[in-house]
Order: sequence, then C-alpha cells, then structure tokens
Amino acid sequence: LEPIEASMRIRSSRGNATISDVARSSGVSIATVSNVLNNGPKPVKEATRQRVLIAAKELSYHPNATARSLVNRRTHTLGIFFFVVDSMVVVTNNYASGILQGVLTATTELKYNLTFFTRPWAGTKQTAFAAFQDGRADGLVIVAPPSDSDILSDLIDIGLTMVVVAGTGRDIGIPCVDVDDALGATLATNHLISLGHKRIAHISGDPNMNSVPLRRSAFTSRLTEAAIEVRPEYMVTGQYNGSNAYEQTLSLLRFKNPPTAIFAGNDTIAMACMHAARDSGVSVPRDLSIVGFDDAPASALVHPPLTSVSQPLTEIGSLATNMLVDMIERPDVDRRGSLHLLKPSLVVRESTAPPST
Amino acid sequence: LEPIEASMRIRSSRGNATISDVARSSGVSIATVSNVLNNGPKPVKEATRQRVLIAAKELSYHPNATARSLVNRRTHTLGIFFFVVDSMVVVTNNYASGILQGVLTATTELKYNLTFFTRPWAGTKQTAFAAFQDGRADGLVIVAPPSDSDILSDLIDIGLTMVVVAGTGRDIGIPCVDVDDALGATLATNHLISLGHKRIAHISGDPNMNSVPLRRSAFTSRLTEAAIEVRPEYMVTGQYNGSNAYEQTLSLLRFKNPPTAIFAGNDTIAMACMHAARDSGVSVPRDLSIVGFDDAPASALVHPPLTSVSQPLTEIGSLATNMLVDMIERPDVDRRGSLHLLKPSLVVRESTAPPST
DNA sequence: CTGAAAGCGCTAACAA
DNA sequence: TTGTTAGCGCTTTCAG
Repeated sequence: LEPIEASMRIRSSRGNATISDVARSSGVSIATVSNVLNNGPKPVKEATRQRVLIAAKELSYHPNATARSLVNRRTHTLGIFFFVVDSMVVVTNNYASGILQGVLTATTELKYNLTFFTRPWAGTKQTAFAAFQDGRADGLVIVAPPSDSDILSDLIDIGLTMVVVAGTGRDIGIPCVDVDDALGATLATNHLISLGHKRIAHISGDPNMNSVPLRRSAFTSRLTEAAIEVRPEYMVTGQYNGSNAYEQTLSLLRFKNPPTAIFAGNDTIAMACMHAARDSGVSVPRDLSIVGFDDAPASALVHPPLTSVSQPLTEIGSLATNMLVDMIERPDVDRRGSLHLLKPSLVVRESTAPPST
Repeated sequence: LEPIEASMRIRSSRGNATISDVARSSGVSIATVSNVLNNGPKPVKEATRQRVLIAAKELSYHPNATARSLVNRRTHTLGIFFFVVDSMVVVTNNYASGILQGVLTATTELKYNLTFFTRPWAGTKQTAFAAFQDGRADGLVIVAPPSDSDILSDLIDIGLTMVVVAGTGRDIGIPCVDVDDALGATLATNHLISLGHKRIAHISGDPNMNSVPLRRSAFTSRLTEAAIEVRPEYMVTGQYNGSNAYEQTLSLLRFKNPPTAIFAGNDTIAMACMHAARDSGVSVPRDLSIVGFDDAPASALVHPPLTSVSQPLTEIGSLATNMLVDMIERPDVDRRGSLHLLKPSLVVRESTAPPST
C-alpha cells in the first residue's frame, strides 16, 4: 500500500482527486474502483476492495456529481418553482415558506438536492425558460401557478416530471397536491354562522389564484344553504399580501349596514382587517368577528389572537415531494391528474364571538 | 432548410435534442454549433449562423447543463448551508428566511442557481460530507455556524470557496458578513438606560451562537459605563427559539427586586417574555419594558407592538452572495478574513417606557 | 475476478 | 470560415 504522502502526490494537482487517481494509487482499473465504490454487481476480491477503499479515503476521493449525472442521466436534484410574487419576495411569506419547508424536509429525507428556479416566468420563448430544459433537475415542484398563466401546459410540452402545489381548479393532467379550500372556507363560514352572524363579508385573495374562487364559492354556498343573503357589496376582491385590505375593511365598516363578521382570504388580510377595525373604533370581536386562513405563527401573537383556518403546509410540501420522487423513480406508473386534497381545520381563538346586535 | 417534421425525426428519440442533433439538422459540425450558440470567438458566416439558430429553435434545443459543467468545471450553482436547528425547521424562522431571501435574490440577479445543503453536519468523516466535495456547487454560503463546531476549518481544508454569515467572533480566514451585534446591543441598552431603567435583565440566545457573547458583552459594557450594576441573576442564557424564555421571565419577575426592563436576545424570546408578563399580571410597558432583536414582521403585530433592534437580513444575505460570486469569478484576489458588519437600527414601538417605580 | 474501451453532451485547442 | 479530435470524470457493456 502506498503511504499517504505518495498517494497525495499521485493526485491531480488542481482540484479534487478523480477516480483514476484512486485507480492508480491502488493499482487497479477505474472500472474496478467504480464497481467497489458503488457496491456494484460484480464480485470483487476482498483484498482488492480494501485497497480501493483505503486509497479512496487517503485521497479523500468523492465521485464528481456532475460526471455522474452526465452518464446516469439523473441529477438527483429536484427543482422548486415559485411564482414570483411581490417582486421576488418568496421565502418570507408564510405560505411559501411553509411549503418550502415541507419540500425541503422531504427532499433531504429522500437524499435529493433541492434547487430554486427563480427567474420570473415569461413564456416558452423566453431565455428564462432554458433552465427548465437543460437537465438540471429530475423533477419540478410548481407552487401556486396563477390560473391565468400558461406555464403548466408549456411545461407539459417539455415533458418534465412535475407536481403542482395549489394548482387545483384546472385539471391538466399533472398530479396535484393542495389543501381542501372548499372545506376550509366551509369551516370558517359555519363557525361564523353558528355564532349567529347574518351579515358576513368576505375579502378574498388575488383573483388569479386558484384558491380564491374555491373559497369564495364555498362561502356563498354555505350562506345560501343557511338562508343568509349574499350581498354583492360584501364580496370584496383583495390580495393575499393584504395590500388594500385595510382600506377595503374601512369601506365595509362605513356601510349603513356594516358586516358583523369578515371571512378573510388569509391571515395577512385578516390582520389588516384588525388594524382597520381598531383604527375605526370597532372592537374585535365584540363589534366585528374576523376569521383568517393559514393559521400563520403570527396569528397566535396578535391581539386579540386570531381565529383561523389551519392548513398543513409542510405536509402539502412533503407529500408533493414524495409523489414527485416516486414519479421520477417509477416513471411507468400513470398518475395523470391525480389530486390529493389535505384537510384543513379551524383554530378558534379570540377574534370571533356572537354579534352584539 | 429542413422542414420541422424532418428535423424532429432527426432528434434522438428519448430525451431532449443534443448538440449533434442540431449539427446534423443544420449540416454543420458540432464545434460550429457550439461556437454559434455561445457567441464564441470564432467568426461565423451569417448564413451558417442563421441555419444553426433556426435548427436549434426548431428542435427546441437547450445545452445540457450537466455536460457543460463537466467541461467548464463550473456549475454556476451556489450552495447554502444552514445549520440544522430545531430538527430541520430552517426556512420558517425569521432569521433564516430573511437571510435566504437575500441570498436567493442576489443569486437570481447574478444568474446563478441556488441549492440547499441540508444534511446535518456530522464532521469530515461523515457521508453527509460528500455533498460538499462532489463539485455540485461553485461556492457555499454558510449561515450561522455554531462556535463549537469545527465545520469551518474542515471546509477550509477541502478548499471550498465560501463566505460565512453570522460567523463573527472566530476569525479563521473566511470572508464574513454579519450585523454589528455589539452596536445592536448598544442601541437597545442605551434606549433602556435613557428611559431611566436601572434594573435591566438580559435573556440571551443559544450560548454557542456567535452573536450571543457579542451582544451580551456590549450590554454589560454599556451598563458598566452608565454606572449600573450588572447583576449575575439578571444575566440569563436562553435560546433563540424562545423555548424556555417564558419560564425564565417568570423567574425574573419573582425576584424580590425584579427587573424593570428586559433586553431579549431576539424577538421570539421577547414575545415569550410578553406572554410571561401578561400571565403574571405585569403590564408591558408600564411595569416592564421589553426590547427585542431582529424586528421580525410579527413584532409590529403583537400587543403592545415590540420595540426591537432591526437588522438588514436580506442585505446581509445578498452582500454575502455577491462577495461569494466575486470570489468565484476572480479567484486571484485575496480577501481572507475580510469582515463586513452591517449596521442595525433601533425601532422604537410601544413595549418600552420609563420605569414606573 | 479484473480491465479495456465506448460514450454521456459539451467545449476548446488544433487543423484544414 | 469550418471541422476534427481530445478530453471533462464517470458508468457500463464486453472481453479477458
């Protein structure tokens, strides 16, 4: 066996040791080194195996991932594609980071790598598009594609392996994981109805998000079923980043018949509602009940603590990831259009109460 | 020119078109294709160029990133390594997601990819270690290495290009970006002192985080300078996830001489303090002033809104990334041990007031 | 049981 | 102006 110094000298000067460094230093062929290090199918004499193992360790050899990927046609890397909201602020919003956390956890467990695809999507013809097609990732998790984007069909054409999170609503033959939005909205609405509210408003998220019509129509259905009038002026289209929810709430509260409860599209909107209520001298929950959606960590910390529909973000992310890897590793199975809806639950806190009037 | 159908037939059946598909379909050599597509140095006849371009487009050819990386010895990918805190929950805490957002933004602007290195670090000898050495990334952003870990020196031995975020305190010759912890603590402490507080406690973060001793010693220095006694029982060692801050605050409040103010190691701890105070019937800020660190989004939403030291997380992340890419692309320059401290600022809200006694 | 050689898709000398 | 060829580091038949 070579002493350490000798083997060090053998190793190619710039950069890491390669498989042929190991082969040379252990006196075998690179084919054998590869076979040993991969626990390959071919039987190897124990002495040889040891020699290779030791040489590899001494050279602190690590197979080059790129070279491997090239021949294996598999990068062992997953991509995650977030739609760029709020000009690049992706990770710091509660929804995205929850999903990401789930994807990341599952990815790690499955021994895959995770890389971001962040360039704004601009259609097939764009340069940005290249990243999807250059073999960087074995599969892609697409998060919350807007309903007015053609990204999914474009990506299908490429033949990429992928799963969609929060893409319900348009079935285009890609497996999809999502919270059951209709159920979530139903839970929230039922809660308000059972408290005795009759004048209930809804401030939704961005109109081009798939969840929005689902939540809205479940909301109106419940109202109708409970023989409660659905007033058009109570149906407000907002944005998930809460940008104009404050003003919208002020408007609602200025009505001759203001709502006694608001079902907010998410917690960010709900908190804007709370601020608007406070600034209008309207007490929550005495004069106004508020229900959010997402059960973000901050919901428990605000005052009063927010009643909210909790959705299992990390589970959604990790289920999607597990499905994706399964698709990659068993491409034979056909799961086009499979849909997995996870159940939300209502977390009742102190922002909701029976109407005072 | 080949009609589309013909060129489609040329293309290798499984998978994407390759450079030789384009070469064949446009009747030139692969070298020319490469040269055209990379705007290479060699002059090309305009007609040829057009033929190549059109063939590439018809075949919707995209150079394979893996093959490219192999020959270029550059993946155009950055890695980010978070120390695994709270068993994998990385992205959903305010600090980590702020840094990540900054790194991600800069990475995107610089046209690099970002991949996660999430396997828990377990020393050089571990399998997990392989990922760092297999050439997957051109450089690495290391976030908040614990002071009792030997990761940095191990990684230096590998010869990886990297920059450290929140690694101040131990200069081991790697460029480092961080907030000025001492200044942040000084701002917080000065604020409390100038309000008239004499009995000020400090609940720190995890003892093995580099920021902790820096913040603590700035705190005690200011106290000493102001001729305020540093009581040992007021110096509490906590954790950044706030896990036992609630109980620690209760203990502090039970003292015969309880503190009138607490400087919390971060906002999570500060919020736990607020809960403990409320549950003890201690009013914030009347009976107890609280200052946090980080200025997390939730700080503005809690009640009362939290006074906190704001640190520029995304700037830190993007500065680190820019430095890293510069190191990758201009390896000649020597920047060992360079240290960049960004300035924090104090955001005064309603959790601080003069002491009532 | 082990090795030689082909080739993954691409870039970059070096020729022509 | 364009083509030929030799690798990048690795896996994998196919021979010995």
